[in-house]
Amino acid sequence: MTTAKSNPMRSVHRAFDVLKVLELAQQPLRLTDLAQRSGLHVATAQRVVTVLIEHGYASRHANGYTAGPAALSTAHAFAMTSPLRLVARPVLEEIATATGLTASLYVRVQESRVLIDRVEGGRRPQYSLPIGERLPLYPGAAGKVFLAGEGDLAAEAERLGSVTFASGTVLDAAGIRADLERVRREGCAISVDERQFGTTAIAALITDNAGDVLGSFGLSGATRSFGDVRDSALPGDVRRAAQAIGARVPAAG
Amino acid sequence: MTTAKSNPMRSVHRAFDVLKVLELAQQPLRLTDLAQRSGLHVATAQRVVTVLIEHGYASRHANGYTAGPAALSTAHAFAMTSPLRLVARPVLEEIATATGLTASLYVRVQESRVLIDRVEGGRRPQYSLPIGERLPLYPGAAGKVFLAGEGDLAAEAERLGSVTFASGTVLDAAGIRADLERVRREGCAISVDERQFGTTAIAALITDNAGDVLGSFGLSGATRSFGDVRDSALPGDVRRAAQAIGARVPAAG
DNA sequence: GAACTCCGTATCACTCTATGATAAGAACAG
DNA sequence: CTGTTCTTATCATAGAGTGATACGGAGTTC
Repeated sequence: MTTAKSNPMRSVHRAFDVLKVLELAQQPLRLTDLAQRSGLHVATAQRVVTVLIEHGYASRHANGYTAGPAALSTAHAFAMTSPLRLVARPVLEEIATATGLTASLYVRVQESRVLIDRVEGGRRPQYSLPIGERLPLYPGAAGKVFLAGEGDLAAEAERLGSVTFASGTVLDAAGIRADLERVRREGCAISVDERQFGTTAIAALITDNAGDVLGSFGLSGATRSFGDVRDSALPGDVRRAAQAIGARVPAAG
Repeated sequence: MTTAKSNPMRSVHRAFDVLKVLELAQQPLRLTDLAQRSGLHVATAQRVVTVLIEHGYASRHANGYTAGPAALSTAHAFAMTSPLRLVARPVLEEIATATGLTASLYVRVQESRVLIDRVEGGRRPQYSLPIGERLPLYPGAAGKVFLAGEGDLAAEAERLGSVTFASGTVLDAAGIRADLERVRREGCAISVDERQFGTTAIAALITDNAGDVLGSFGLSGATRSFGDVRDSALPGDVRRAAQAIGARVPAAG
């Protein structure tokens, strides 16, 4: 799938490609499918899943393979040790309580973002907790700040091509580029009904003292509950919160 | 670490060994430590973590490496697709509500068990949700049912050697063996102050129609809230719940 | 019940990748 | 500035990973 035929550590790369396929599949996958989707020979895929299962990262069921329970414990370990997450916790809680909105912490993983932590402002009991959810980088405030943060915006926009928002709006490469440039200028992203209809979000990039990107911080709620977002104090709050988080994380080596 | 010098898929095995080291470490690890603990050459460890980071399963921080965010999304995927977990959910909820105790679902991963799902009977808000926690097989009801379920109990007991409970009780190999034999006879395990002082648990093995082990189901609560556990209806309830779960999981291929 | 199909597993020779010793390069402390 | 510690790069060799092929087994169809 992703990884080309790159030489070094090929088998290891492939193993994680397979794992990613398992992750993205929303149902058990048969070996043949797995091989196909990961672009591997069946025999190779078979050897890989065997190892995955042995270590608990894949499970075998009646109708195919799924991700395995070991991922849960690794995730647990991540949650307990990640400096970013640990440092961000109190900030999320504070701002969620103060605003009544939902505070979220994302990290970039390749061309996607993963929800690392979330604190609900309201007290509606969130049942299917979406922590760990993998979302695209582009539609959505907390994703686009990654794209706007560094690199050539025109190239990024070109690569995305064209995107359709949940609101129905369609953006071509030029539109995306303009959007990203604005985000870069303003130091935060505002998204109204982009990824989810009825949801508005404000997000900013989290960087450490050395300027390296650590993650992104977002504040979201029902669109109807917002007035004019841009003129409110929220963007400033979000930027400050993101800075506060970044400042407390020891700079990376 | 674990994996010997086994031939096939060596590098992949090693990669997961490193991942396991990261998981077990409760703090960021420097490359040198990582290499040491996983029993690899520094250069090899370095190549491996590079790949791990690239795929998001490890993160680099100021003072070392930790597990990475991709584990969260894989765990999320596991939670959404695991037939065992999906099927067990309603049973956990029902029995937790009916008894007011905590219902837990475990899966065996190598020589440990991982908490897959949990429903609290009481309504105390559980803050540090321990899902994903990795626990030993022996002390604890929901772990020992795995050991008692299959294989040579004497050998297992011998391998464990000697174990100290949280209550202070010390069991030698003979004692462990007797314990496991009883568990096998009775079809469920009862643990009083074994792993955690003040906690009593009852657990049973979950097997599919073909008899293959899928996981274990446990019910736990404060020791003082129990009367004579063995004479209560709970062991029967637990056995029945475990059977109910197993019966609803499609038999594995 | 038999023939067929499809999916998973085992086997094997060849090539290319993973490996570890060594050395160069950073970070850091004194 | 010098010595130490940790990380990254280089390179030849051995041996692991690979995929074509073939076998076995389960499920399906007639």
